[in-house]
Amino acid sequence: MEKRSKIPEPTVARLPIYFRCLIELKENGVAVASSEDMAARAGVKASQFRKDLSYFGEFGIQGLGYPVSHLLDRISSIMQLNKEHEVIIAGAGNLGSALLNYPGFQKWGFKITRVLDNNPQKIGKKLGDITIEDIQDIPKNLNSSIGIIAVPASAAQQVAQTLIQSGVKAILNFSGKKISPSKDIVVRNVDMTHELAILTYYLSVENK
Amino acid sequence: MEKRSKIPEPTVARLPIYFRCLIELKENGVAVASSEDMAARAGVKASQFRKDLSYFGEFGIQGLGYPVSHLLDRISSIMQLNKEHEVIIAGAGNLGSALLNYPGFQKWGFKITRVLDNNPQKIGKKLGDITIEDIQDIPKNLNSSIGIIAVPASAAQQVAQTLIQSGVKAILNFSGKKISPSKDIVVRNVDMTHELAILTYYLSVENK
DNA sequence: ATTGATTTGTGAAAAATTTGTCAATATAGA
DNA sequence: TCTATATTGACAAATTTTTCACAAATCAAT
Ligand SMILES: NC(=O)c1ccc[n+]([C@@H]2O[C@H](COP(=O)([O-])OP(=O)(O)OC[C@H]3O[C@@H](n4cnc5c(N)ncnc54)[C@H](O)[C@@H]3O)[C@@H](O)[C@H]2O)c1
Ligand SMILES: NC(=O)c1ccc[n+]([C@@H]2O[C@H](COP(=O)([O-])OP(=O)(O)OC[C@H]3O[C@@H](n4cnc5c(N)ncnc54)[C@H](O)[C@@H]3O)[C@@H](O)[C@H]2O)c1
Repeated sequence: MEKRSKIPEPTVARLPIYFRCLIELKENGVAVASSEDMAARAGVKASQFRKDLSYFGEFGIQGLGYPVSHLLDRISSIMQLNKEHEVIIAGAGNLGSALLNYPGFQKWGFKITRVLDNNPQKIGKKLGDITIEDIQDIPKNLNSSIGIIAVPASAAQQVAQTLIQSGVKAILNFSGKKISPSKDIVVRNVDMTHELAILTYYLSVENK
Repeated sequence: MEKRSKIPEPTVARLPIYFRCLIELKENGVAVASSEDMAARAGVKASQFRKDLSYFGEFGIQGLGYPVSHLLDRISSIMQLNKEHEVIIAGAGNLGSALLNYPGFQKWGFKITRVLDNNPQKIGKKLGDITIEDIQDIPKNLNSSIGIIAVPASAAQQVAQTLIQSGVKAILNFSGKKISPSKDIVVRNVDMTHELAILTYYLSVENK
């Protein structure tokens, strides 16, 4: 089955969960895991785990289960986590700084190479190893394919355009402002305020 | 239609998007918006917007559209955004500090009342108005219903238990570690590393 | 080599969600 | 008051996603 595309987006969103489980199993020295084991760890049904994998090929051994190390390699490769990816952060504020300092990204192969801002007080300052650069001075056609938007909502659209001009093909947008869709650019939005609101909704439902 | 519960979770997840759009419309002085207008702003189909609302009641005027202010009130009330909610942050690290300083939560009625940590070097220090407290000293039965987990993955489960013991009923978990489900506790996970991985997956699909 | 115990991969069924359609209805203007 | 226009609310259809259930495959033991 070599049909990349038209893979259900919920399936894609579960791959990183499986990836994380496999890393844990590998660290624990587990060589083989059944779909039942994996599903329990991942918090899904075993049939769903198997169906998800089936979109990409056959990775298990019937009667036995899945060789952890091999499956990890395959999922790595499917998600491109076997390569390093350069990431640009736009916005050296509270969130941008937290993201920059986060070592977890490195472990998954995400390397933050630039941090951009438009505040003259920040430009030129160092955050860890990285010097904050003026977003206006950013060259076209960098080879970072991923950009993170950590600027205020009011600047999000414009900053998205700047990132795209510099060669970014995928955007993780924390601003809460919708980025108008551009051809061939993948955007994901993370809105923490929404998450809190969803919680309060369910709180009110729980209490009948 | 008074059936709270069994409302599709994608519907619930879109309510905050609609809420945000309505705030914007109200700020722009728009009194009435059609489902077409709303949907375009929210990035969904008009029929979906109408369907989503239909789970909660009838808020529109046929031939005219939706009175912005009234709909905003209703969605506020449905999502409980017409009340203030106290929030406890566990983990006064990079992310916890960013969240604490974020004024956007206040605007939606989320008030961060406590920040907890277990690091003696941090306990007692001030972050803005708030003094970091020892997570071990936290009283039972506080009236914060929401807790945010911003501690390392290895501590997430234990911290979740502590939060629950202190009366928290809903958890926003940033740790990337699954919290084992507890009765009547709502959990949402935000995993930024996963988001980046999903982006790289789609990048590879885009490029055929 | 045969048997028994497992567990995968998948086609089909079921469930959930999205989208299309249109009668009903409200408004504004004649 | 009547008519033309716009737009909702809901039902039905279409699509997507999850779950079921079992034949096929592998292994270990005899
Ligand atoms: N901090 C949080 O916990 C949090 C939570 C939810 C959402 N967010 C969202 O994340 C984004 C960043 O939040 P933050 O708390 O880091 O804000 P912040 O104000 O601390 O930082 C924003 C940074 O962006 C820079 N900036 C502004 N306009 C710019 C432009 N045009 N080009 C380049 N840089 C520009 C500012 O100089 C500042 O350094 C915001 O959109 C916010 O709504 C943050
Ligand atoms: N910083 C980011 O941008 C980012 C991105 C993705 C995920 N995360 C996740 O968010 C969480 C927090 O990240 P961070 O960067 O703020 O980490 P951090 O190390 O900066 O902060 C963690 C804080 O938790 C405290 N802590 C540790 N164990 C504790 C315990 N048992 N009880 C109370 N406090 C405890 C530490 O003292 C520290 O202050 C981590 O799970 C991380 O994986 C962070």
